[in-house]
Amino acid sequence: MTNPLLRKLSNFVRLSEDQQQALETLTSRPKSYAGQSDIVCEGDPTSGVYLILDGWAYRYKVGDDGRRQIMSYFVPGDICDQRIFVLNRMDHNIGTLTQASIAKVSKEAIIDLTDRHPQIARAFWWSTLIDEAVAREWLMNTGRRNAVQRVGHLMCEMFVRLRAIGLVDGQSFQFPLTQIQLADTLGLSTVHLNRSLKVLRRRGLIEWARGPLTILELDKLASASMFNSSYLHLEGEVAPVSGGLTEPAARNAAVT
Amino acid sequence: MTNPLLRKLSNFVRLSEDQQQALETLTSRPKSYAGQSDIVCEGDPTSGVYLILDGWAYRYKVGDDGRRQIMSYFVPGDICDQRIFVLNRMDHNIGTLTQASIAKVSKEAIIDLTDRHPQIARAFWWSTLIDEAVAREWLMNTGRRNAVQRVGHLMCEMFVRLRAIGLVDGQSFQFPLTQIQLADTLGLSTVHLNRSLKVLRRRGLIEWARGPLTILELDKLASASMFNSSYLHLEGEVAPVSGGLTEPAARNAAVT
DNA sequence: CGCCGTGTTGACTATTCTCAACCCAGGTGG
DNA sequence: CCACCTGGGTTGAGAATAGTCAACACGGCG
Repeated sequence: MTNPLLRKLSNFVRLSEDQQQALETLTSRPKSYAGQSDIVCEGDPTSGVYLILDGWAYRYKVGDDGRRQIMSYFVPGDICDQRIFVLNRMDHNIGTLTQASIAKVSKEAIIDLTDRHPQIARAFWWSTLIDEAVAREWLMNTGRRNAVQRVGHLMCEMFVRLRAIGLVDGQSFQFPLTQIQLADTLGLSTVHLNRSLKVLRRRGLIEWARGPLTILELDKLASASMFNSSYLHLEGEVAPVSGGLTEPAARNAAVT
Repeated sequence: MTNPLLRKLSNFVRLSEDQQQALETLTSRPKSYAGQSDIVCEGDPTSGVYLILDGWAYRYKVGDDGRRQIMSYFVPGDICDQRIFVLNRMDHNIGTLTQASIAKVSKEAIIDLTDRHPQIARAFWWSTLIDEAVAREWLMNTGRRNAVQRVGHLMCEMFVRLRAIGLVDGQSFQFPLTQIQLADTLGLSTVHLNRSLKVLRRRGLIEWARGPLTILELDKLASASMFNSSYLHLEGEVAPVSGGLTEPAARNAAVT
């Protein structure tokens, strides 16, 4: 299974050949985007759902005072904007961080597909719920953790998410963010973010200088940042639709 | 239409008699809960979705260090825990703030209903998307606004949400929170929250002393807090499933 | 070569937190 | 009926955290 979308949705439901086929055709015509470019902007009419097949993208919003808040990162397999169904116009921006391959699917195609396949509808729904869980964890992050913990927490999250889709090489992965973007994600000033990075480096927890991020001590970084991967629901913790409840796998265990 | 759930979902889709009937039966056996009590706790096996028919409830999480983050408030019409489909066990707590009337619906009933009625499935999906939008706005709140703005923003949000379900009387509504709970919502200490309330009172923007909250100057409070109600999608801004796009109503206008 | 965006550092300021004291209202037990 | 207790709410003082402003380093690129 090389298709990132299939891979992701298969975490939640077992898809029939038929359904897999239907999803394959959705992603059959990806478009390539340059890095650091906007895909859709606030105020644009909503026109489709974006499926990330390769590269990183992100969602952000600019406040009345010009301050920016980055609200999520998208990596291969992520569904980029399901909110099309609610909004007439975008209330936020979506841009790429790296060169990216993205398939666009029309509203009508989604509605048609989900009407015919309740399983797929439920898989999309699940995917939305996980996005929501991530958003809530980020809320916990900015609300209840200090600067160093926030940075560490985000790094652990991306490590686990990327590992689940095979993009972690040993202890390292591509982390294509500027410090400015990181600061806008975590609700920090760039200066303070820079100092927090310095702390993590000095403690020997990470190595990072614009490019690959190496997490030298994942366990230590995770516990120092109060990171627990369970909210990502990536480790076979999915509730079966029918049948007995299975014991969740190691809910409070270390991330490795 | 007196059923709060029907009222809410009707914001998103036009429901047939048949579908309305199906939803009515879901909420036919509400249970009454005392105020300030926990409905479900972290670690409990997930067993059903909760539909709030009357009263306030809230979702919160307690971090490893004992600090609490309140992640959402539920008012009549809200669907309390859709995450049942993802988790085997709760990763957060849900409790009541006031005496509340809540209907519990089993996982199987939801699956059956959504399999038979794609319209209802989509309405539930919409509802989770709005919850997500609210979570993201709260992220913006804790990440990019100062203490006074955070307080004002939450008050504006609850004003608009409660007005949409007819629970605002003039400029006042019940706001059954302690300062401790407010602080845990906004990522502030109780002391600093208290001082921020004092600022809002002194500026003549609100009146509140444990009970009804009166927003004396909604426009001023909203603009000072950078509040824009569009993320709540309550004002006829819903995108039609088919047909031409309608102009969104006054996206950046004042909240009144 | 010079410009520009990013990263780094220092010095100072502002915001927010912590600790501690005290007030007040409601409830309980004598 | 009153003394006491308890859980909010309020205030002050000092400490910790984070932000702002400003300078400079460095590399890519026209």
